[in-house]
Amino acid sequence: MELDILLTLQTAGRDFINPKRIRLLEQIREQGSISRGAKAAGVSYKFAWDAVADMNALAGRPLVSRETGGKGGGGARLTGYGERLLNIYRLLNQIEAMAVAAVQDERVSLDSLLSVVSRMGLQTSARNQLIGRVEQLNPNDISHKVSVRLENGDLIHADITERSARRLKLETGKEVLALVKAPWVQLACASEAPSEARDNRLYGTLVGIDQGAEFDEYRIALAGDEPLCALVSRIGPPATSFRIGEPLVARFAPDQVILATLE
Amino acid sequence: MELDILLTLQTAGRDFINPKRIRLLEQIREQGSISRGAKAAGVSYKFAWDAVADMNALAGRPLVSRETGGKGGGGARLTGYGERLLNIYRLLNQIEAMAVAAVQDERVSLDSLLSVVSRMGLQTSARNQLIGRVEQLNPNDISHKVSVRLENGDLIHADITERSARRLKLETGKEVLALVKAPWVQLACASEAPSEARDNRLYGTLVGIDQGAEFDEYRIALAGDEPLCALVSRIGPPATSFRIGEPLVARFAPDQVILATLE
DNA sequence: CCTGGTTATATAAAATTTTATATAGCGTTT
DNA sequence: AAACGCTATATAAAATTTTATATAACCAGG
Repeated sequence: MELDILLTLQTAGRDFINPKRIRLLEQIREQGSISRGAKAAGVSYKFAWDAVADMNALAGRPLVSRETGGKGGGGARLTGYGERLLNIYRLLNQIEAMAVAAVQDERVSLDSLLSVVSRMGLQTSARNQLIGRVEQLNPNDISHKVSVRLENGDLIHADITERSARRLKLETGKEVLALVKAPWVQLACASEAPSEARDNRLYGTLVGIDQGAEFDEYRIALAGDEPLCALVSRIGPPATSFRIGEPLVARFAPDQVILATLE
Repeated sequence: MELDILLTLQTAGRDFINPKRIRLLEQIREQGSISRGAKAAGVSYKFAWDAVADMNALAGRPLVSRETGGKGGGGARLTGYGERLLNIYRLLNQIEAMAVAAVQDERVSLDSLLSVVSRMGLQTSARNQLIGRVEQLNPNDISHKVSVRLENGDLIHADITERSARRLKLETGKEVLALVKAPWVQLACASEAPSEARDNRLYGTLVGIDQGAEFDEYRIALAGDEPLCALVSRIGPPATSFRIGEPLVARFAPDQVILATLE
């Protein structure tokens, strides 16, 4: 379904800005007067004049400066503040359009605002974005260790500075997004003994390989079909070859995890 | 100014969902019938019935399932799809509220959608977020080298995989956000000779020091007052002491830069 | 088979929003 | 001093939205 977004901003229960007023403001800017702007926007002069007076009053400072008399009888122009509001409105609409697109994606969890925002079009070069909740905080070490319980039940650890933990207002139960760059993810057979006890270890099965010029991309399905992506360099000694369907363990260091959270 | 956000979704020029209809849907869920829901929402029964029929028709599948007759005369309940739409609407409103808050921040550039989105409440443990435009792409190396021109004129480089560059649809002129973790930024006197030619080198002046238990936070003002933050461990050999106002150079490795972009 | 409270539907009335129209005042230009 | 084309303001008319009211149909349960 094609959805158009109409955004209205109210203050004290009265419309401050709505689509119709925005169209009017645009036409006033274009035409240089309220009367011509009203005609161009397809509304009556009274409607236009009332709208302008109302907006100016609600904002406390004018969006439209008006002059009576003079050459051409006077006229009206947008103030810098009026121009700024048009910009803001345009931006808010674009953001809402991204949000609507994100929300129509069946994969996003509607229970999680973070899930929507993280898929709202902000792509990072960090390939893996895992959503979970803070399960434990260890403020004792030099690097603050954060345990994050993913939605599929897996547990991962992130090392961040104590200062960052404070800044993100991390606390048990808070929802976080863990960013892990694909080149930092290493793969091994699931049966292999742990070599680095400190590493995160996520078990899954190989579901796809994409061969590139310099890197091979391995797509792994974790528990609950949570996707994970690893990039393995083809330069240097040839990697162990894995087969589709094979159970694997994906490893990455806690200090390479970036956490993101809302507010 | 306190702004309330009213969101309306239209399709084919007709209202699909608007605040009044949302209030109605909520009350129908609460009350178990259209007539009681209408009363609770403060609208007439005809208005409510028309709205429900209209929404069901526009969506192509029912938001509200209705039954006539039976014990209690029948009733109406939200379908799963109806519940989902309520969730979506709630989320969209929250996102828009974040956007409105971000946009009221005088610091954000209204010319840049990316600037707004990046400040829309998504905090990362990567302390430095620098906005700029791609100036050059070097697709030849193993690691794709991306040159980013910041708004203040500075130039930085990021090493990312060729695959990521494709995924982000990087091209000259595209706006990007560079994430750099504060612990990865190293400081030196501005006069000091470059030790690692590959590193990014940004010149600025020290404007503040925040002493912590394990890390000292140095705040640097780059050209155009662009802020940069470096964390220096207090463990190990004591760092050179810098003075407020002193010109410094901040260095960080290109492969530690994460790029983010929209779409 | 009757009752109750609902859905379903239609029509008229009321309320609200928007337009149409008219007129006064303004200040530069001719 | 007159003309011009606008702002500023008011009032009535028109259009649209919403409510009020009425009535038929529905169907499990007493």
